[in-house]
Amino acid sequence: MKDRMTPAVRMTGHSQRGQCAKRMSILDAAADVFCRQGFAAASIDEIAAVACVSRQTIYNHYREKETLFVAVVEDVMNRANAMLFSVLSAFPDDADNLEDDLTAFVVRLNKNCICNQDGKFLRKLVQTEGERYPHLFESWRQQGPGKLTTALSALLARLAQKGALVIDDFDVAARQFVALGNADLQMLTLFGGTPTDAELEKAARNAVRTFLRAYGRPAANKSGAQPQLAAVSG
Amino acid sequence: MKDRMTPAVRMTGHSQRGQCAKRMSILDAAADVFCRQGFAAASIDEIAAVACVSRQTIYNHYREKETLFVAVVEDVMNRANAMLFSVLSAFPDDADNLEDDLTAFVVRLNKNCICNQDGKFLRKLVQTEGERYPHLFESWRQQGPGKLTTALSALLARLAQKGALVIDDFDVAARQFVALGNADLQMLTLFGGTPTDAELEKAARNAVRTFLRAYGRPAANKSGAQPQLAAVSG
DNA sequence: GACGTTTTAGACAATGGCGTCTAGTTTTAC
DNA sequence: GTAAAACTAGACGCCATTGTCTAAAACGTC
Repeated sequence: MKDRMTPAVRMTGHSQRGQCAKRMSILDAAADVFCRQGFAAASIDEIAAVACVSRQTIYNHYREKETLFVAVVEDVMNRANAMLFSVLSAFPDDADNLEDDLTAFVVRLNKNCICNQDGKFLRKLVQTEGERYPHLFESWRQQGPGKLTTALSALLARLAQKGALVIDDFDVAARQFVALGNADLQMLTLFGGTPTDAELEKAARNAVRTFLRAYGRPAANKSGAQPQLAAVSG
Repeated sequence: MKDRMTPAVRMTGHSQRGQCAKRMSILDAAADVFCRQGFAAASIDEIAAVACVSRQTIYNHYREKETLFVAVVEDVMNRANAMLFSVLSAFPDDADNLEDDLTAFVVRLNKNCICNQDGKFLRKLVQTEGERYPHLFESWRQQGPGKLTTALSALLARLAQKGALVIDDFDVAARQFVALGNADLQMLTLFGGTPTDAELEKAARNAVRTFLRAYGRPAANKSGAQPQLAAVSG
């Protein structure tokens, strides 16, 4: 009789090395192979080889291929959500140096949430297997980008209340903020490449400049930008 | 032999049309199945069934699965390019009613190039099989979105030269224009759904409003009733 | 109506992956 | 040190799919 419960909590260092490490190794390898090959073309043998693990060990931990796939998606999603929360918690909340602060935020958002391996994996998987696994997609949609735009909407509203921005529709502005942040990187990320730090910086600066030209407080005149009249009658 | 011929296929015309129709039927069916299942999971039998064609006919026209796949991608790409060219040729070139004209353009662009079946197919395929078929992807990149932003950059420059827009970097503005146009639809298209006309209209209007707030001529007051000075060098 | 081309349905071997099983080895727990 | 659990390597059956082949049938042309 296998007693899988024992090691994790009870024992300290050794058990972590044994089983938990195997599990994580399998999850990482599976994420890599699933991302590169897609679900159908990914073979358990290749995952086992990448994980440096016997195939039977995989079947021991995860009953079948689909179980492994679901576990991988949930694992990546948890990491991505934690990272997203962390990045969102550093959103600027005062009007001083708003352009620089927003630029730094966009850099962090793109670098750690959107252009990184997990973001690429989730986007790719959602597009390829989304129709086949609607529940997985729904979870990702609500906890991933859904949370992002919702949270950003509130954060932008906070800045608007302080007078730093003039926004009529916070949800629209949040979506546009994200879209502008990705505008220069979209083709690169679609290709699968990873932007350099310089590219991230430049893309973020372009995005924030345009965003502030559209939504910045009229009085706050930034370098060389033309003053805007932001009054929008219903 | 048994006459289980499908009645629907009978409508096809004469000899040359017979073959050509078969080829197109195969291409359409293959595009459908490849898009839904991905290359690896798509089976020739299913494609044959969808196309109402014998499997041998497929192998007769296209030597093997990969040949068929390449032919499908090229076919869809040709259609998409033609549509993109057509839409781009209707980009507004005068400053009168710029907001409405740009909005209508964004609606057409999204409806006929980005959110339609071909656009969805290409995006999905590039993400899933892009690493496996770099040459296919490169072609799409240069002829698809690459052409879009390049052409848009020139078109925006034309508007700027006429004084309708104030743009410092046309390439950046072009990418941002596309990004803003998709901002409200991105999640929907990622899901695979098709936006309604109302959603398309609203998304385009939000995008153009923000774009013009950022890049519109300062004197030109939008969303008001009165047209401003219309003197522009024709 | 006859002939050549195209299409069709089905059979066929070959391939490869999934999931199971077994026997032998290593690791862990006590 | 010992026993139990986990891991490994490999073989195995099963099933789906690819691509080929063949005889029959449909189609278009003459």
